[in-house]
Amino acid sequence: MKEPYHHGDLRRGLIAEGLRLVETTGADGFSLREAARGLGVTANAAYRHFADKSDLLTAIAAHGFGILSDQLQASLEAAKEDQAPTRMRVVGGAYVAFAVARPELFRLMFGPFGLCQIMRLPPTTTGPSAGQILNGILDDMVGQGHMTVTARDGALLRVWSAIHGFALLALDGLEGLETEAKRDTALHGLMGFILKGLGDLGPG
Amino acid sequence: MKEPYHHGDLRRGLIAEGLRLVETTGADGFSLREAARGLGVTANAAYRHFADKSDLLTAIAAHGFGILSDQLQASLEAAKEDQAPTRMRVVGGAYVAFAVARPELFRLMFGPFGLCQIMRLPPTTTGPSAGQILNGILDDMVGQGHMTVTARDGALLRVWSAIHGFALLALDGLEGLETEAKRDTALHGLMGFILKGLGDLGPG
DNA sequence: CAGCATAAGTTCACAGTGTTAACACTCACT
DNA sequence: AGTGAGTGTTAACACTGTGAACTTATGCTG
Repeated sequence: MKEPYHHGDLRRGLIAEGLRLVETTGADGFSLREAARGLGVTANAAYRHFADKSDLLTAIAAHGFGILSDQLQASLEAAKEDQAPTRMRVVGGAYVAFAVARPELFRLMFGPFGLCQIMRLPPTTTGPSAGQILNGILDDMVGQGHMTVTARDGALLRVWSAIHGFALLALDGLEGLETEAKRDTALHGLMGFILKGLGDLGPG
Repeated sequence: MKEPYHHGDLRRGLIAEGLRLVETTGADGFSLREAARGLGVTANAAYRHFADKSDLLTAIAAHGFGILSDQLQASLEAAKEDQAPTRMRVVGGAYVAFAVARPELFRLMFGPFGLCQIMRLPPTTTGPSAGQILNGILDDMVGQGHMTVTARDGALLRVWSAIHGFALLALDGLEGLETEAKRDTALHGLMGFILKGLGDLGPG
């Protein structure tokens, strides 16, 4: 009864174990060898599936984007019937919640081995990305008359910038964002600010 | 004619050399030993001035914040006579320009060894921070009637979030931000969006 | 079914890193 | 002149990423 020589799906395994390590150890201090050890496999076995340590990190980050998309989509399920501005608020909240709940992963996703590397890879055909989700809501806002067509142009970038920046500043524990309560009210204000900038005050 | 035993100001030297290395090698791949070598000094000498490698990185990041502040302040010199919204646009542009010009440093400053670590240090008494500069402009906006007092509350966080997020997405080379030209028009749009969200359309 | 190319994992090796502990030099002050 | 603190050095250790050569399992082809 010995371990089989082949792991089965080492690539997936390394990504999973790597994700676990990144979330506990942080992306710095992450060790390829340790990830391999966690699967009972030699470190060099990883090189059959990833070019580098950095390549593995990029794969983990890409996996993270999948999780984020799922999370955003899931948050929208509960607000399916609501107007677009409300859904915008919901998805914004989910985005920040993800960042705060999994700070190390989020940092990796937008660090030097994250998005900027993923974008120079052949695009994978997974579910809708975070950008597509936001874009959908923005389209609905135009359709429902909450935003003009001219304001729609480049709106994704603006909305994403604001939410993304907020999430990162929250991760850094900026004053006014230390506690969850403070974050919530600040986020509420931010979403109002965003909706106002887009051309609508939104509900409330 | 031999080298003096004491370096003179090794702490400052290590920060300077470290900054140089971070900007060429990136914060990952930065090596304490290499920084020490660059100054003709043993690696362990660094431990008289920094607790860790991470401590050195934090010091470099803190130095980066000094540079950023200077840069922002300098950009405002040319717009001293302008109205507050215009100055807001100027400083936003300078912020993004800094991020794009020195991406590795910027990443370090907001990475796991950056701001979040600096904030749990005794505050240094250097010039006005980026936040204070933005706050000053926001105050002027209220004073000049470009913004209501109620909108002023928490405005710093909102403005900074938007600009900061934009800068980071630009670093990641998001589509629509690849070239400098695209970035400029997108940034112009973003600043308009921000000013609108704050309650004023600004000039142009 | 036999045989073989190829994918997937192993061992060995190496240079380089962060960090500790013990030692050496130099400067400022009495 | 002497002493103590501050600063730098050497030696050593455990660990890392990665290359080269080797071994084992898998799946395709005749």
